[in-house]
Amino acid sequence: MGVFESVAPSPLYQQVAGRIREAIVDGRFGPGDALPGERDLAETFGVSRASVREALRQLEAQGLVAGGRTAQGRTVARTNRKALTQALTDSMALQQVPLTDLVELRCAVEGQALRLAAAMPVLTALEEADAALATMRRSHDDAIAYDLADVAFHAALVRASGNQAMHAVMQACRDAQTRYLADALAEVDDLGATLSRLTEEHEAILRAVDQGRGDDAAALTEMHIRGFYGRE
Amino acid sequence: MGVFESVAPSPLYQQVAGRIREAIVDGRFGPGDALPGERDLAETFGVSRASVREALRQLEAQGLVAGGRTAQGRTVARTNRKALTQALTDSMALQQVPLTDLVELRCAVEGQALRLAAAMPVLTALEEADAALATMRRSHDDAIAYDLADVAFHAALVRASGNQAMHAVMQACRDAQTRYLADALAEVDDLGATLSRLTEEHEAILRAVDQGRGDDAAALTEMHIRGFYGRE
DNA sequence: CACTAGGCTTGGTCTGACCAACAGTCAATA
DNA sequence: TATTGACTGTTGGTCAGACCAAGCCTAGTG
Repeated sequence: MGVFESVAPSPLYQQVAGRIREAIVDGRFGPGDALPGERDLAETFGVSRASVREALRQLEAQGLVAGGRTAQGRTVARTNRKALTQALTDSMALQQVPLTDLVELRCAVEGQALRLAAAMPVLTALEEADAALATMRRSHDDAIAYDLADVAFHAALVRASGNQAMHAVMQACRDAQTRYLADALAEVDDLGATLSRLTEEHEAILRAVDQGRGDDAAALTEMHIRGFYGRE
Repeated sequence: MGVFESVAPSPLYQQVAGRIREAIVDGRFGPGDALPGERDLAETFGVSRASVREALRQLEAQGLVAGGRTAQGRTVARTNRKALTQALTDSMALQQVPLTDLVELRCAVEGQALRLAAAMPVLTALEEADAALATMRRSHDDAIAYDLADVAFHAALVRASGNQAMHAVMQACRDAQTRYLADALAEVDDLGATLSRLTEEHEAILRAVDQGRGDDAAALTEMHIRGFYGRE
């Protein structure tokens, strides 16, 4: 490390992206707010539209700016969950992270989340989980519908912990795992029986959380997740 | 959900980004490889250079393409850790996730990672942790140096678990937390004494992992992390 | 009042150009 | 001979200006 700092100025599009990022993170633009048009931004920043567009592409990829064009102008994103999932998935691909690592991670996060959830006094979120469970019971012949309900179930329970960071990471893991769902299901002989068993496991988990048995819930969840993805 | 797929073509820059992304994820370009020049890409995809550049900005933001220009051409990134950290940090900002949530998440991940690490047969990574510990002992008067060693210590232990996904998430949490380091340190009266206490905690954690006491290691780590960031 | 045709704005795309930085080549010089 | 320095070609960064399709807004029309 030398005595001097680098004097290299970052590219304009980087600077522009940084400025817009600041504005969003600082709350000067709230989620869902409309952003000025590209031509406006170009003028206010004193750069060309091309530079502004590159900056916007960057922010879009980071999930700060909504992707789809909504008739008039762009809007600030409400969530960057997709970016988070993407980053996790890419990380796996780039560094050749095996699926089991992801499963471990999810077990750790979800298990702890359920411990927290079980310790919460009021649990309105459990109604959601219950509704998802009902959907599962109705979908023992439809893997796709079942999967959706499964996502909803786990999401509801983790959300019940009140920890949004865990929720985000868990969702990202779940999303990344969905790619392997088909493989996992291909090994199954009797779909109905398997889904029926999974539903029972879900019921047990929900019961444990509901009754405040956090450690039980965590253990059951780990078995549940590992049992499905982890066999090898 | 309709019967038909949308026929709306996604923007060209999206398609280009998708194609390049595929190539990278499929391994046709390995980490560190040089990418064709923008003009080449524009020609091969049959689009203008502007579109290619927007695609590259996207991939750059996602951490798939290295940022800095290396004289001759762009290169495929070796890791997208920064993108993952960025996504986590942004997620916190966008959804106003409190620091405590992040601390909880990190405790869950790191705790479980240490349980795994303690169960591993051979632990060469522990030498790294030991080295970091030595640095800490030498840096009881330099918060910045101490912080670096702290990062290295925790990273080494988590890496010892062999789980790269956990490592990535834990690092991202740690990076995101660094922003709050200054605040946490401002509340400290006697820096030397505090750092000295932290070092002892680190030693205890390392000992626990080394001796295969995973649960102890996890518990100590939770106390350690919560003790520093979690007071409120 | 309901409706439609323009006009305007927005994002998406392209062309063609210029610049600075750098690698590689090669001749002039010490 | 070894070093230097000019030249050249390539790369990414930036710009201006243009066109298009899609969607708002409004004024004019029935």
